[in-house]
Amino acid sequence: MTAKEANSWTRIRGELLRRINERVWQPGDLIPGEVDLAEEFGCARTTVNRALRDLADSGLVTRKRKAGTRVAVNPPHKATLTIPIIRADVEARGCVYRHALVTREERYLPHHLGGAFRLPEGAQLLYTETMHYADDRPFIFEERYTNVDTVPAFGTMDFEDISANEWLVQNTPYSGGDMVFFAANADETLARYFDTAPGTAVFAIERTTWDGSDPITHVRMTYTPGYRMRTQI
Amino acid sequence: MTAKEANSWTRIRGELLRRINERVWQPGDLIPGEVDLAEEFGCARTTVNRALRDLADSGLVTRKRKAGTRVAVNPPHKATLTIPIIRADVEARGCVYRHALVTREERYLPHHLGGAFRLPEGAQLLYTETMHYADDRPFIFEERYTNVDTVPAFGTMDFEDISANEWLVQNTPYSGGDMVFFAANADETLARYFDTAPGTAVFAIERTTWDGSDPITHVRMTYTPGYRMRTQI
DNA sequence: TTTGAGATTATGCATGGACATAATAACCTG
DNA sequence: CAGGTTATTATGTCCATGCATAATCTCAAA
Repeated sequence: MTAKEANSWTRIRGELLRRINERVWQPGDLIPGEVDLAEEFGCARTTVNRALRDLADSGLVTRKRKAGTRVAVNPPHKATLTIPIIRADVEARGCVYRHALVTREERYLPHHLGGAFRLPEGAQLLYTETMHYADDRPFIFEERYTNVDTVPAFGTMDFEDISANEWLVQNTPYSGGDMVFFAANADETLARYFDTAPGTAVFAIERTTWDGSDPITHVRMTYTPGYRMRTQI
Repeated sequence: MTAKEANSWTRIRGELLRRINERVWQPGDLIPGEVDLAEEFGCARTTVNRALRDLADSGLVTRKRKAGTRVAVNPPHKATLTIPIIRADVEARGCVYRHALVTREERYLPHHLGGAFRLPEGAQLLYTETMHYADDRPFIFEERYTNVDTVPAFGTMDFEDISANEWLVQNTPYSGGDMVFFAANADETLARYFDTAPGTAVFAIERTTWDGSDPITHVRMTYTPGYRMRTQI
């Protein structure tokens, strides 16, 4: 036993990582089997498996039964970014969070959502606009289409105390969805909301979520000018 | 044995997920210990552990020794987005990829990078500007500061055949870094590069990478107006 | 009342063994 | 020789068990 660390799957992973980084095993190479590695490191196959599985999760190696494990050809840059709950995001900056419902009405399925939302022609959706404030300064403008059929309770909420965003996050399980990040020029309305000049660049995220094949909600969140979304890799 | 699936940790995870989604266990609740669950499901503790660890990885539960496992209060929306190799991104759109080195010079550490790059005062960096094209239309404008001390071979490359981006991705192991996503208004120069009006909103990503405590590179990638970055959740 | 040592306990990790599964290789047979 | 069948093999999963470690609780001493 070394003083530093006994056996552990992270040690194995570290050694495997080193060999990949230092090109001992080149991209595309087949690396030794689990039993061989287990013997080399003097540990159980389970432990090697744990290490290899972790590397596979992070995309550095690809594994196939019988075929073996090989070093990935392009180690993909993966960044896991955590979309913050707005309230938490605001409060983490030491600001007071507040929100206000701007609009709430029934709307027909907008044409540009036709691809994302598979709904019968002319289906009605609940459309809400919410402004989220940080210390009374506008922080995020939220435009949301919600399929009331899949989330019936949503239609009866008034969103005075809790925002649509927060309610949906906490009450609606979803099976999947997609997100789009982009930049846009603030139009007249948005510029007035954010008290800035029209044309100012704003960062926006659109998210569509599903439960199985049922669409739940489509939301566009437009951030205050100058907002920077950070993540670690 | 059911016809569908025998015992497996995914079955356990599914059942746990159901209980969380259906509020059998409320957010913040302490859920039964591994031994109890193992007994209930008639499997080994290891298997329950696997399922719980997976849920913890995806952020739905938080685990602490002795304290036990509890349902996360805000199931954080995590999106893993894969930063594409630019060439692959362009070619996936069915376009021809090309790039051109615009600028290459020694520069002092810019003031705004002082926080990210811990370098001795007045340290020199290699500054490169590269334009990436898709079918001869400007696609991404890349501004990069590289610490030649940590990546010596980088200084001798000419980047005619392979871009700085591609070379670094394939040749430089990094231990970590951070990314920032934001929107900006195109300035005069950028507008001319992208053949658009000054002030047009552009989507940009800044990335800083490290190897241990040594800074490697800081890069800002400004995308063509209208670019939308997608990811699945 | 406070503080610190020790018991308790839930998760984390490791082991060796076993069987399952998928993909490939080797081998038949028509 | 083509096509299908079987053997082989590397990974995937599971089990029972044990020890390690961290957080908490208990309780007695200062």
